[in-house]
Amino acid sequence: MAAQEQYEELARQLSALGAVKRGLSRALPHDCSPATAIMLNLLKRNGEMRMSRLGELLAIDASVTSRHVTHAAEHGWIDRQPDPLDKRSRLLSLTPSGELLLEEVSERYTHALAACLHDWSDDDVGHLIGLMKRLRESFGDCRPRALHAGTTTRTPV
Amino acid sequence: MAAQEQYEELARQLSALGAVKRGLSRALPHDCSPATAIMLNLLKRNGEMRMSRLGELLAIDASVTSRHVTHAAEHGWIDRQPDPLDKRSRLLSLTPSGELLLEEVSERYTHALAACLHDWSDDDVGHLIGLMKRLRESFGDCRPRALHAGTTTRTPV
DNA sequence: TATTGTTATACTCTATAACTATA
DNA sequence: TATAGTTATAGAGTATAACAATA
Repeated sequence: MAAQEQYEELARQLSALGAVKRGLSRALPHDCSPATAIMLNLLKRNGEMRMSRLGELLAIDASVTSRHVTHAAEHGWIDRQPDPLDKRSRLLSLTPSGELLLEEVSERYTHALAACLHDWSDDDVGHLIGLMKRLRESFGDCRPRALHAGTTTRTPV
Repeated sequence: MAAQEQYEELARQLSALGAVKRGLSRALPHDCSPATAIMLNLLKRNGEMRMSRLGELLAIDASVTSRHVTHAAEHGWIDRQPDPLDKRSRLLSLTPSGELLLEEVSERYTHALAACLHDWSDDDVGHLIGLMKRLRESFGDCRPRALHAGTTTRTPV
């Protein structure tokens, strides 16, 4: 349990972090949004997955996932194959062109962040990432929909 | 200096944190946006200030600050007085009605966060806040506009 | 009946640029 | 000429609700 002032400060920092996110997105290629970059990264690291799983990892609604994926598919970065086990589903995977873009993105991100975070140690960054992850988990457990709707981020019916 | 994978993970967590921010905003009264809540908090803690200063603390453009403040002023939460020292400026302060709202907001925030973060220690939360602050500062120093435009967040001319 | 993914629509937050009134 | 604030417009990101196809 923490003090009340801390809670308010946490809410404030959470909002102000938007500026960092926006700044980082300026390092990306023109037609590649931050959402696209993260999708490609998730597909690279976790391999083939379904729409619903991707939306869950991105913590956004299924409708938004659909739009982002469509955008990436139209650019040829993501491939959508029908799932042989469930004809309603689609299996997403990275295309070679998507891999190329991801490499470009990684390079740019690394360059931008290395410039800003030159005085951060490996441990500092790791610590921050760990705490952010934990915050998301703590918060996710509280979302009412998560309690009975399983793992999806879908709009409740 | 940190490893490349860390940078990408940092970018990902930064984006995914949006869900936490949105979840938190559901705890607020209907006509009070997160931006409004934070503005009131800043005015409470830092006292009377000008538009430009507020925009700087919120890390948003002057145009956006103007809109948020107008919204709050129309609801009677913020008072805008002409600055006697500079007729172009306006001095912002919390009204009694704004203080009341802020109390309500604090209570709700505390309630919501206490429920989610019951297993976080005071130190955990403090640590996270500190790292987020530092991230903002490290990143702020890199924004090209910040290098020559002083402290403002204003759109460069 | 329930679930997967899609689409149409609307909402929030933001930046850019052009403007005014002061300095 | 430069600065403080305002407004109009546009863009990115998101959620909600209604829908089709499948389970």
